[in-house]
Amino acid sequence: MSTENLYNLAERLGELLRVERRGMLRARQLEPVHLATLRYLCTCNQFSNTASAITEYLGQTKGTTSQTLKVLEKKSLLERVADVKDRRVVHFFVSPTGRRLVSEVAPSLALMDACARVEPSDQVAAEQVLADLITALLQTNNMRAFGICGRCRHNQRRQTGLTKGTSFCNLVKQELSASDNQLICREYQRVDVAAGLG
Amino acid sequence: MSTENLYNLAERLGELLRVERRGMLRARQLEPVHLATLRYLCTCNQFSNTASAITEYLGQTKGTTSQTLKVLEKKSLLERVADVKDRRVVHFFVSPTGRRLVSEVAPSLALMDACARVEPSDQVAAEQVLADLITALLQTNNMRAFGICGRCRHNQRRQTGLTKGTSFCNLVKQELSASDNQLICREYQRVDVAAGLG
DNA sequence: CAAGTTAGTATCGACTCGATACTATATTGG
DNA sequence: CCAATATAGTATCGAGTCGATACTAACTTG
Repeated sequence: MSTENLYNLAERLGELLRVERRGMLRARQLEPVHLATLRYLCTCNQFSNTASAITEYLGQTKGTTSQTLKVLEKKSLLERVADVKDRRVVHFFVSPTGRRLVSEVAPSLALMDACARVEPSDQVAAEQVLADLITALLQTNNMRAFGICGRCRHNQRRQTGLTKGTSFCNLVKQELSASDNQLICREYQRVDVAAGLG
Repeated sequence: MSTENLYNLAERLGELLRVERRGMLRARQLEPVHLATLRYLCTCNQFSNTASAITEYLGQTKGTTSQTLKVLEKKSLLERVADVKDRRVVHFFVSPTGRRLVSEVAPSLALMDACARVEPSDQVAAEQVLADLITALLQTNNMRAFGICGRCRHNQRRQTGLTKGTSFCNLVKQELSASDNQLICREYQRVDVAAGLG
């Protein structure tokens, strides 16, 4: 009864957010999926800015993502850079124009106000609940979690010395800066996951 | 910072819910908007089951709603009934087939499980936060609230006697049964809204 | 009763999205 | 070392959404 209510509220909120986004984007001749793609590319790390990663994140097919990227590139909202090691791979970077668009469009001011008026304790609870629901959805749909690099079990953080804050990824075998650690990665795995499972 | 997090979580959850719905509906050759329409029609009252009301609820245009209804009717998921008083108006009713579809598709079991595992106090807080965000979105987009009939300021409830539980709507000037009072109405206005504003 | 309003439909174009098929590049097992 | 296979990405097609515009029919108001 009450759990159904939570579900209904989440669905309704999602629908209304989508309506609002559509309205904000219409003047710029863009669709919700375009903004979602740009926002993702603004927050992911250098191993996750490919068509495949976007496909996984948004839960679509490769072809759909390919078309979305074509549109965004034509509008000069992102740039493509070929990978030097693997010539099949293309990395996508949001252009300055694209970043400006994301910052202008993404936060609905009215909603931010409403968020700001929420009691801090309620906010913590709500964020935890939403995060739990997201985790549940990702698991049952066999989707990756795309967590923050610094909290990944592949991430070995340097705790002392001049390189404090930087780290090393044991999966891709590469040095990571302190800012890299804040970005989301398609290879993310929770630290408490039993080793050898993935 | 933290308010942005709440916003991001709500958006992400909305996107993932949409992806999951698409997946569940694909086998039945339906789209998310079809389910949204059916679910609305399953919960609204007899004054709100028209194309105009659906248009307002879903935040679309009349033409879009008209097409959606055409598709649903062709699939025998709803039936149209002409209004006897106003011959411009058509009322849409979900067919038994449609109701079965809604009950089968709507609740994502994995998500319901996750909802059920939420701490009761957190759940109350989360529901309150989601409801607040929905209210904020509706207000800034000049959309109606579509609240529950029994809690509307137009609703005059009978508190005693044989007719206890029934009520009278001062707006449409009509008697309402106890079950009518549980449905959502496009004319809903909060009881604490200053009289004469709407 | 004319003018304006409201309910709903019809049509068109831009776009999403999934399915399928395809190319090009990497990887792997014999 | 190379054939088989896997992976990254693109191209194309069809079904469908969605908004814009224009339209008909019916109701309301001055």
